Amino acid sequence: MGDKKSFYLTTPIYYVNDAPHIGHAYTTVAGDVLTRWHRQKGEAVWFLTGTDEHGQKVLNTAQANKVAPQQWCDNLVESSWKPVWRDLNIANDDFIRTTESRHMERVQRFLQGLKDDGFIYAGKFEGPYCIGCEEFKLPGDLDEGKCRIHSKPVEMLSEENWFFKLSAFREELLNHYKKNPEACQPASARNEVISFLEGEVRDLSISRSTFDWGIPVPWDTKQVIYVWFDALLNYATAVGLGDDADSEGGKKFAKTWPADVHLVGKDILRFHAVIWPAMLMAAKVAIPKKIFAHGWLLVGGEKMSKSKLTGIAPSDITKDFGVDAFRYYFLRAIPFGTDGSFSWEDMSARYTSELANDFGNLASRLIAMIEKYCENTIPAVATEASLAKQLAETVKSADEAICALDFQGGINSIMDFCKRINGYVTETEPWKVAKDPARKAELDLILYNTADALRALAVLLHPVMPESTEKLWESLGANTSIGSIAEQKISEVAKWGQLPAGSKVTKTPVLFPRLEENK
RNA sequence: GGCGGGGUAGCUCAGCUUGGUAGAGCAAGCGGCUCAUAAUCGCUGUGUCGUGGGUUCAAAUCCCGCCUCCGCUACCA
Repeated sequence: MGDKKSFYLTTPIYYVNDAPHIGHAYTTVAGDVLTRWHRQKGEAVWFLTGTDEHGQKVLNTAQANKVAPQQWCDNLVESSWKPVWRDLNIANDDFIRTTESRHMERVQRFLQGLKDDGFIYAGKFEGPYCIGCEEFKLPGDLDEGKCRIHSKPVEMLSEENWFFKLSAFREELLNHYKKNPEACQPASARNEVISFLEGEVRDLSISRSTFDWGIPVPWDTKQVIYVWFDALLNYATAVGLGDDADSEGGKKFAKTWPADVHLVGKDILRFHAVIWPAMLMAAKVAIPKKIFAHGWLLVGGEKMSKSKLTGIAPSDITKDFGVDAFRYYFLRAIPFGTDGSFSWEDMSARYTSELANDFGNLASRLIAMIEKYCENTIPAVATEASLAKQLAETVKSADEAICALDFQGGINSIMDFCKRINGYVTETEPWKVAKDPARKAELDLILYNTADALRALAVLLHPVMPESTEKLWESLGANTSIGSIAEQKISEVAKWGQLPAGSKVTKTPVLFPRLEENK
């Protein structure tokens, strides 16, 4: 630990316009699994999530609900967002809100710095403005020059704004992404960023004067900082951006920055892959090592959305399947980086086949046999070389895959090992061996190998399914014999024979109960 | 419109760079087993590879056209 840099991972900070749905949870769970994995590799880790609370939309929503914007945010954060992450077993180290003073002060200082260095200038923002909506519209929001909401022609209005010299960094960004393929993944995302940068890049208006829910521009307090400029900075303000090197914030910053991975949905890729690093380049701060854009969850072939009634709350799923199955399903079923379709049928099928039948049932049969044939006690340590070899290969490929954010590949290889153990038990037929007292040693050997394989499976699956693997861990008596599951190291897990003989095994309720018929 | 990606077994997808009898998992059927959550293990079938042409001894794979779905084409987050 000590002064070594932490593996620093962030999720986007979510816009507090509404309650979280499974799309938000997908990103956060992925971040949680990756950071738990790195922790079990023995690395120092810092995992940040949070909420984005400024901007016109939040203001409008708050006003529509007749509450002050700050109160709106407070309510939503405390009653919706934080509880969801707690319920999903998200082990974030920090939670930042953009309305916190630690954030706002650092943002103002950062912006002032850019201004002092000549990267900010006064300019005119011009765009189609709808009087009815009281806001600027995007070209895509218009139907033949009319606002879609009010069906009235929009006016071209201009507003005096502060601009950031984004264009000055086009070349440098382009070179960066061309030279460093791992800086933006998957490849499809990187290609989009590169093709964007190969076109014309214009400067960015970074302040707004038509509403006041935001961080004031330090030298022009009639304007607030554009919400994206404000929001992106959270990743750095949360760990002490700009603080004196020997202050607490400065030390934290030195230990975390630059971020190792920013997880984002592909819809916000450009903000993270273009604007954000340009801001940092201007301030002469190191840029993040990797932007990873994952895909969308599709429901019935369409992007999930609340307006189309396809928005699903995490609790809709966890109440039937449990938190672990939720965490497992999305990472196992969908290649991270491509869109994936969610369906209750697929969710149920995988739950039953992979979790209940393959994994949960393997634990059941082992525990039952130890109980029946070995008086609840783990027998003498033994080693089946072929299993040990396969475990070593499993750990290697799972580690490579997960560190490369290929969750599907990683989980797959772990579950393949699980299947192999089911096969081992069936082939060695311990229930037959048990009938012959002369074959007691053989029986012990089979059951020991199976138990130690389950020990490894519990550790490997712990980052994905912390709750059920913990149950299995306790059931194997490993808690008292070799310590807590979270402390087990990935690098050690393949060492065969760690479960000590004599550990007391206890029967627990099934890990993944069968689903009710009518689901 | 321009650029990019996809359309392969009932379902989810791999294969296409480097042409040569079409693959995996799940679901389904059959058999084994009974330690286990009617579970597990083994075996089996499954396809005009979107469509029309072309190149070739040979094309899911290469070339051209077409149909269809999706993404990007900047300042709502």
